[in-house]
Amino acid sequence: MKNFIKVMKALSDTNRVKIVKMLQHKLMCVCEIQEALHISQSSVSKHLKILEEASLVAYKKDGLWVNYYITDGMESPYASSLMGNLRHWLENEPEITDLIKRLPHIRREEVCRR
Amino acid sequence: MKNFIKVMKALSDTNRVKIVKMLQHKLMCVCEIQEALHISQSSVSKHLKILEEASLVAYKKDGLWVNYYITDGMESPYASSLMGNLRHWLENEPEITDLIKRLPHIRREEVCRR
DNA sequence: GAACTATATTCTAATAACAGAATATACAAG
DNA sequence: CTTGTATATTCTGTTATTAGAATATAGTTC
Repeated sequence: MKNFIKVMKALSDTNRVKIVKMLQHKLMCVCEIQEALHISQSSVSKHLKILEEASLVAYKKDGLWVNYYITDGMESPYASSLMGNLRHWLENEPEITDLIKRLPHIRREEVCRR
Repeated sequence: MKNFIKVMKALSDTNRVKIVKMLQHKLMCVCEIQEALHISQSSVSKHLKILEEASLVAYKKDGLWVNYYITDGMESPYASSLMGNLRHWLENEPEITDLIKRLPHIRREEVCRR
């Protein structure tokens, strides 16, 4: 039950859902996500932690960069099922499509360093 | 997106998930749910409203009684999918099984009127 | 080691969610 | 139309969630 609630809560926030949808398209570092969503770095970091604790995303460190990517959710049947559905869910939401369209133009080399 | 968040939020609360799981077994009135969960009548009523607005449950009035039941979630693809999964999800959680076990002994004629 | 930078964490304030008590509403029965 | 009862709504206090600013941490480079 606890894990189920954790997964549901993780996906109960617009920004976190957007992060998941973006990560479906590419692996991203924190500042790229920050640029895409126009929210503060600390907020991004905290959202990612919540997603990670629900085993929806994971990360790999690469020097200073921390690259986040979606998991298959194998850790949790709830995560697994929802991540599966989220591959097609919300695909036609303007909120999401606009975001995805802008993704290719967000490059960490240009975006970070501030 | 809005509807998706609404469904996720509706299922992000332990008591609401319990209500859904109970309603899978039988149609219930507010005071039966109240008795099963040991929470106040107003809380039950508010939880039911949130579930209803996510199109996870519906009700039929029968005189003074208001009988709630689960929907197939046809109103929303998210609701539909999650309600499908929730037919087997959490089935073995003690928190749920204990609740379901007590269900047959909760009868509105004995429980209400206070 | 000093300076720099990407990310995490802490701090603080604002808003949302939840609970129960009190009250309002809707229907039933006399 | 008055009384009673099941449920809905409002009111109030408490806790959880979210956000950004400030600070701490970890790793890189010189």
